[in-house]
Amino acid sequence: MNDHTGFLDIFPRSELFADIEEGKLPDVHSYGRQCAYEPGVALFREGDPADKSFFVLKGRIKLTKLHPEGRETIVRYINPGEMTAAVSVFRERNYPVTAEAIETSEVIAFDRETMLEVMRAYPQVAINLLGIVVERLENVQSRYLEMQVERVEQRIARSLLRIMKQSGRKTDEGILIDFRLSRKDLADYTGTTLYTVSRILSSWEQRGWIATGRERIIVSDPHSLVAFAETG
Amino acid sequence: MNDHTGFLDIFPRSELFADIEEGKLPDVHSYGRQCAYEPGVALFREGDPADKSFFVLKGRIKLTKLHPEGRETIVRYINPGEMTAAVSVFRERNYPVTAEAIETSEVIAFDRETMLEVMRAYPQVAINLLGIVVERLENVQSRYLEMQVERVEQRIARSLLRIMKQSGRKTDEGILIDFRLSRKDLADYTGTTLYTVSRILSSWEQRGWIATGRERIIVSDPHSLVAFAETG
DNA sequence: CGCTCTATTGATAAACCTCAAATACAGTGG
DNA sequence: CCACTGTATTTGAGGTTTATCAATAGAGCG
Repeated sequence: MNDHTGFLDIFPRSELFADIEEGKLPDVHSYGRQCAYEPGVALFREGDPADKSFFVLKGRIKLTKLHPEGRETIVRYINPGEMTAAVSVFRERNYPVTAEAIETSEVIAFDRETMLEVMRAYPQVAINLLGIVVERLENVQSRYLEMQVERVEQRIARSLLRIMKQSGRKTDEGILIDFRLSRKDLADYTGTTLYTVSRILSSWEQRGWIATGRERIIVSDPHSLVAFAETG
Repeated sequence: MNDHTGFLDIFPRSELFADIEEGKLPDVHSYGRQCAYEPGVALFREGDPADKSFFVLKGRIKLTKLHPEGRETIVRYINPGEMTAAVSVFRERNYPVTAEAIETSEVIAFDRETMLEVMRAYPQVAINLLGIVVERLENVQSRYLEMQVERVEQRIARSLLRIMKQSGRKTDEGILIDFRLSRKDLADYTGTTLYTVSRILSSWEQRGWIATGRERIIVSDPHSLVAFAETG
């Protein structure tokens, strides 16, 4: 097994190197610099000049966007095997979001030149990356649309299901959201307040759809939740 | 003047062929098939299999997204020199939006294979396209954030300014939105109702910030509107 | 145990939507 | 040029959703 396939082992879920012949894979790992981040530490902040992009090896990263008036929105969670800021790097720009570790995380950082070099040498990497970005665009567009036409309760249901799919882990009590997720976090993610989230989660808990704890949610009856999200 | 520079002349605002040496430009024009669309005619509909992407030569295209419950949301307007569905084509997917001409429009259609072929041969095209998609992603993310933290009046102000920048034309009365834009359109764009939009536009008209007519808006005092959008 | 951070819950108010009805406007055909 | 028709817009009244404020309870941690 050579360096290249080793790289693929590290990023099993990465679509970035799909459709490239084994022998022709770029040796990206040797270019990158591995770093570790503790919870609460920012990889980069909104507005910083974008000079690096990151592969998440371990842990979990939270992307947030700040509004001038102070409120923040959670844009997305980045899981192991996924990449963030891969694109801000191409345009000499600033990061449009803040990336913060919410668990002890290990990432590999790539600089602008490396990314461009790899993409010019391996157009398929650029094409794959395009696919990833498009998917994210569609994701945000869906959330945007939901925000317009759906009531808060439905939006929370949908968001919880989305997070569950992305970061859930099966247990015997149901599907556990596998990281600290407070009422405030969920509120920032769905564009509401922690009070409303609390009320709604309580009502779901009474109905037996979920089980909650401090910064912890288990979806015990995903089916009902899906049904609710679809029909209102 | 050869075909390539001619192509660039037609698409002055397109970034797709930036950073490529003159002599090495792909002869994309010869691949594409030119078509004309009358107002109200759809280039493609949400859910149709995505098999073509489009360059807008002339006219204006409206992208809308349908919600299961029947309401429709305007996602974006596409101007001459811009491209749409460039991305849906990469993934064998369905169009996520409906594209409809709102003026008599001329476009060039490219199929999936052509796009991929061009991008493999000219990685810079893929990189440029990536930039365009990222810009759109950031745009949607900003609107998503606005939607969460801002009140309707502020959102309408911001959206009107955005549309103004994208499609405004200077007149002696102010900056005219250069196409039919109804209260309903603006409501769908900002996620509110036509009644609310009507009330708000009326109040702005009284303050002298704008002048309105049937499906027509002129921003006579952009400065005040910007100030309002920023501060609330 | 005391401290801090998170969550719950009730009361109140604001923002916004919905419905209804009237009015203004643009285009059409006489 | 004018009346007609269909659509767009305005405006009011009333209701719903959800935010805001305030006070309390619970969880984790040293």
